[in-house]
Amino acid sequence: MMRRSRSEAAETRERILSTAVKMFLDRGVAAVSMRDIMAAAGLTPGGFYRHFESKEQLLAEANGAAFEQLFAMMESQIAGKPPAEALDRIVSLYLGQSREKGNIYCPLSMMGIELSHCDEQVRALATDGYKRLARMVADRLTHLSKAEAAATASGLASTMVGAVTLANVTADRATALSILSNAQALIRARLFPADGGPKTRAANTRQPRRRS
Amino acid sequence: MMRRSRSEAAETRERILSTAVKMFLDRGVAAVSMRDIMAAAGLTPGGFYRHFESKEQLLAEANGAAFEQLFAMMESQIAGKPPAEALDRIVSLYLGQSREKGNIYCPLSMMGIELSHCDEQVRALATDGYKRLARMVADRLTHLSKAEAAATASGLASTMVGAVTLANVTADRATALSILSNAQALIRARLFPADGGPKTRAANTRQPRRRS
DNA sequence: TGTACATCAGTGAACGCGCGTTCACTGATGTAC
DNA sequence: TGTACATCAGTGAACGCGCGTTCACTGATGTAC
Repeated sequence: MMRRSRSEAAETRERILSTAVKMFLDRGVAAVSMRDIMAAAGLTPGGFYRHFESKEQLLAEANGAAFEQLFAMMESQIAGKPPAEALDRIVSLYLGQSREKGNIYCPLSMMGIELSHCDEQVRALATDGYKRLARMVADRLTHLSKAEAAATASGLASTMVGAVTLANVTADRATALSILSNAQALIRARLFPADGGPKTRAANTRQPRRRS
Repeated sequence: MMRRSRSEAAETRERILSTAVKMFLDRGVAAVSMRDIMAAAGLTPGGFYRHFESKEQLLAEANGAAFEQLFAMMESQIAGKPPAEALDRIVSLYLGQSREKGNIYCPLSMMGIELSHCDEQVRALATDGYKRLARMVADRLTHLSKAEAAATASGLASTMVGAVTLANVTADRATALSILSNAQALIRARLFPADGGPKTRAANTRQPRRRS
């Protein structure tokens, strides 16, 4: 109730935003109402408009924040690692995101085609996120030319996004896990044609039940 | 208005269904209302419930119909072709689907993650559709063992679904086209490691502007 | 430092709207004789 | 085949509901002197 100090207000804004990030990624744009978000942030609906212009603007900020978190997490996990190992880690982290874990999600997978129905700002952010993901991979394909690395990384990004999407859509857990495992195997086969990868063994044909 | 003959009523049902298929794939589930569908089918809202139980049931039937159309079209396009050529055609057809063309779409790409928020029936249909797509590919990977073919086909399905999803999300046309082209190159590199494919040349590094 | 007043973060009821669905109704179709 | 009546495909207004957003209000915070 009543007025809060400026720093408290800034915290409130952050709380609304981080709540929205989680909820949009968990449930999608259409299924999350302003009341849901504000209630989850411990506030009443009206207060929202002291901090954001509209649901669309919140969605745009939430997308930006989600990508920042995703890339920050990935960068920190691969810092100082040699390219091959870093590549494998990126792929594992990306494919490891799951609605069941208290994880960091990628909007491209978790909101997917829904993003294509959003406004230009959101779509531009999504396009940028895809490019960053592809560049992150391409920068570590050191054995290829710039153009080849970019093309390959783009293809691998499609595989990762498609696999996480399909795993989420799929009705049963076993199928979901096999989709993720098969995608990982396909990517490893492309990244490390000769051996089984930088340190872990590739499991491209056998049991689907490897990654969570 | 008023009562129609039984065959007319059956036609009406078909018209509602085929209209719904197009609209759900074009705009997504949440963005299409019953009024939209009925108006596009040349009817008023109330009539819908003479033919379907609910929007959810219509969505389930629309998904089933969309998959049937997709696979029928693909089967007819590859009938009698040798495996390698058929594989390339499947991939081209799948990646060639686009909101801009009066085309046949795949629910996995066009509704994507939205399907994960639908009821069990719809998710089961989607899971089935993914399995059929993967099997269609796997059956033509004749140089691999059954298990290897299944695993590879699953990975390639993820790539195709992810590429079409990303191409639709992406804000600018050039990026969308490069995503599809790079996915096609990645898949061809996996399918035909030695040469450039069965008849067309692989364009895996150069211009993004090849497919529509 | 103390006082008077403007500001504004947050409340919660209310607004208008479009949603999925229901329902009384119409009159041609289908059926029984 | 002709007549009487039941059926039901399709109409379009209406229902209840939840949506995104607005707004009058409260009272602590921030500011001016």
